[in-house]
Amino acid sequence: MTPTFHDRAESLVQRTGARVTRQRIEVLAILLSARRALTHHEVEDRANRSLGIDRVTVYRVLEWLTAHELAHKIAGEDRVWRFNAAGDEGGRSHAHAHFKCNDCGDVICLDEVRAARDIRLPSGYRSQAVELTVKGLCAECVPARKHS
Amino acid sequence: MTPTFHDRAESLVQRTGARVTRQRIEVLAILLSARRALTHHEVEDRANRSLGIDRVTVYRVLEWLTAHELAHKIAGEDRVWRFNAAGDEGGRSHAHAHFKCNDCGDVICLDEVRAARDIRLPSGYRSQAVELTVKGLCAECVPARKHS
DNA sequence: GGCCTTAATGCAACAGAGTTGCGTGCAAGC
DNA sequence: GCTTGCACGCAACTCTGTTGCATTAAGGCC
Repeated sequence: MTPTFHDRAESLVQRTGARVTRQRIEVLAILLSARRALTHHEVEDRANRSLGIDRVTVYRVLEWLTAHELAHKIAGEDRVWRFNAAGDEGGRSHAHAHFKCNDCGDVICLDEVRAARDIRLPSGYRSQAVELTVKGLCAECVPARKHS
Repeated sequence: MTPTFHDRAESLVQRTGARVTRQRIEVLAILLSARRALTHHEVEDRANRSLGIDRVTVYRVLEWLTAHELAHKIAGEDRVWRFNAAGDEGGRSHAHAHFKCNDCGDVICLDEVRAARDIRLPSGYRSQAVELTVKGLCAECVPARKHS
């Protein structure tokens, strides 16, 4: 549906060396074209409409994309995975934060923010990753009034 | 089974003004006696063994405890809620961080850490809460060797 | 203490998210 | 074009959590 995203997706999938399938390209293109993190359901909806891709395949492709660092998973507090295209940067790791809108549920990445590293843990504990989620209202859900 | 926790739990439940039931006391006592956040499954397991409390009742009691700020919910990335006794502090709010062990899955609260407030959001966005989760290995899961 | 009201519990059935097994189809190597 | 095996599609399943409804029991009232 969106040639540019489709082409970028195809190129990214090819670069992994694994099989290049319509399903992988299409799902990745859907993620690339979204400006926010999509739930499995949202991806399935679009993938199904455009290509009739199966529920399970969408799950498997999303998992595959995550494993190959073409997408990354975000755990929302509503027990639903959300997926974002990792874009061309590849392994930009999980050093960035997320913003989750409490009203519409949208999730976006806050790339500029790197979570503080100087966190004191109990003795013996070792930190591997820091996940920072800011919750609030996105621009579209903030009521018209301007004061806090 | 643990009289001290049981008594504290009973007192806390009474303080809400709502009905004081065996189930509420027992579930809260289980949370109080745990040094880490428990999943519903873990709570149910213990509650069922000691009092034969029903699955659904455990869900409802946990929800009730959360609503009355006697416990608080933590969303893990494994789609499972974890519950912590809020203790006597009551409304200490959600300004604290959590630590999640990538190996055994345990979750504990890191009370000392207050999440950074100076996070730049896209224009129009409004922050309501900040959730910070440190992931890594807890003292019991860190392998014997000492270097990073 | 016994009775009454109503909230809370227990049971069963359901719902949504994600997984597994297995036969079929198709991408890619020859 | 033929072959091979990975990936897909379908169905059935698991797991977490929820809802409806009849039954039980907490706590007020006499």
